Amino acid sequence: MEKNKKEKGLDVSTEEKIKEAARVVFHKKGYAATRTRDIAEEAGINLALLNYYFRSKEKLFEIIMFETLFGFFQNMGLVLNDEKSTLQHKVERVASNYIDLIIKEPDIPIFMLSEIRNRPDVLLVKLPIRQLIMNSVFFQQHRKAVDAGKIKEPDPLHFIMNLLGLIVFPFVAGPLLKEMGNIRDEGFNQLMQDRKKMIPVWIEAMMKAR
Amino acid sequence: MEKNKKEKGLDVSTEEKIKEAARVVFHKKGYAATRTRDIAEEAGINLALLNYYFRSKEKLFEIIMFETLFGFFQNMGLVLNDEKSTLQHKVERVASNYIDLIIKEPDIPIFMLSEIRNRPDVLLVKLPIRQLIMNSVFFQQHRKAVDAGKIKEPDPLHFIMNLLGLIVFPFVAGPLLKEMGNIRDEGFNQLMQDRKKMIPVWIEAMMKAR
DNA sequence: TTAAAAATTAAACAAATGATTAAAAAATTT
DNA sequence: AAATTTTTTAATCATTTGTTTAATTTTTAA
Repeated sequence: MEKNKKEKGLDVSTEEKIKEAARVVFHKKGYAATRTRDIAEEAGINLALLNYYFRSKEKLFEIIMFETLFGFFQNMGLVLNDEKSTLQHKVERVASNYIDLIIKEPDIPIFMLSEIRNRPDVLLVKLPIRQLIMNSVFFQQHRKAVDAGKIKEPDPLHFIMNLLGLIVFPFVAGPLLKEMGNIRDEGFNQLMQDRKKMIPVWIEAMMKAR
Repeated sequence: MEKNKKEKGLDVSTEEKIKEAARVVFHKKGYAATRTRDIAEEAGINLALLNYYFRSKEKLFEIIMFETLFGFFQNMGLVLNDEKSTLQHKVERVASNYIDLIIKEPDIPIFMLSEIRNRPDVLLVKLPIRQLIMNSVFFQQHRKAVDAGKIKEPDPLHFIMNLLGLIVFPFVAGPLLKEMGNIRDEGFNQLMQDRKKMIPVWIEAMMKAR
């Protein structure tokens, strides 16, 4: 049984090949524009195997969607709940980690955000997204900094919007910005690397301003 | 001929009804997830009339897409090329105008950005998006401020990314942020209203930092 | 080695979907 | 008022697309 060789060796199980192909195609084109035949072709397998292993396009999508969301927020949860790092350090790590991640997989943000818009329920139910922020060490540190007068804007949601906006938006608007700046992937990625250092500086300056 | 009554009166031409319905449905669901039958139903017209007036779903989409992009950047062009306003004032106006616009039509950003990702060519060819920024009064003012040492980050693309990121990203991530903050449309829109005043302050603080 | 189970394939099905047709209705022109 | 043009409708078509079926091949277990 091929299926049992999943973890070891160079050859991947059919199930894993399908999932990997589904990830690629769903991320690139979104649910609605993805054909099951696209996935089968990308995976190099017979179309019927998709339904054999995953029942339906919908079911397969839910798996990919969940894994993508979970993977994305897992790292953030770890960083935001580190007791030992300062607020500034958390900003640095979030910026650095996510810029690296999204350069590797640039389709993820717009995929996540579009699909969440289409089915907000899927997200709301399955992931403890609220407590990720509101129960975090980050949240406590932010409150302390506000109380100490080090951060002028008291709402942590503005902090999150600003941080994620500075990190994620350039990727979401990538094609537009590349056209505006007349640059290609290489130049764009260099700009993103620059932002790893700049975003923490910018965030600190913003939070002190009023 | 109904068609000639387009401009005047309360009753709208069939053509206009279809366009308006197409705008609503395309903006909400995107090209791939939109059925021509959805548009016909939204417009309250017979399905065949869509093809009678617009030949195809694709052609209708191109019209909506072009008008949406043009409408979005037209205003920005006006603001960025105002000889009489300062850089700070431009930031205020862009923030204010776009926050108002996107509160009215919250689907526009993610619609534009997703569809641009799927067909970058459509955008690149039809709209003079590069000169909108790079030939603008804003661009000259930015350069001057950099030369005068008032802005530390020399690349205007970072400035645009930051400004648009702070304005647009919260809307793109709307459902996610509402869930995080446990707020509804009302509370969310109030946060966005707050940002009209904060974004110019933040941007100024950021640009001075290094 | 043989029987059973699992995996794979080609073919086909049914529903959805974009588009067209031909006839009817409404509006405009003569 | 009659003829012509434009608009609208119901029905239908041709493809696409998600899924299933039944047969075949491969793998596993006895």
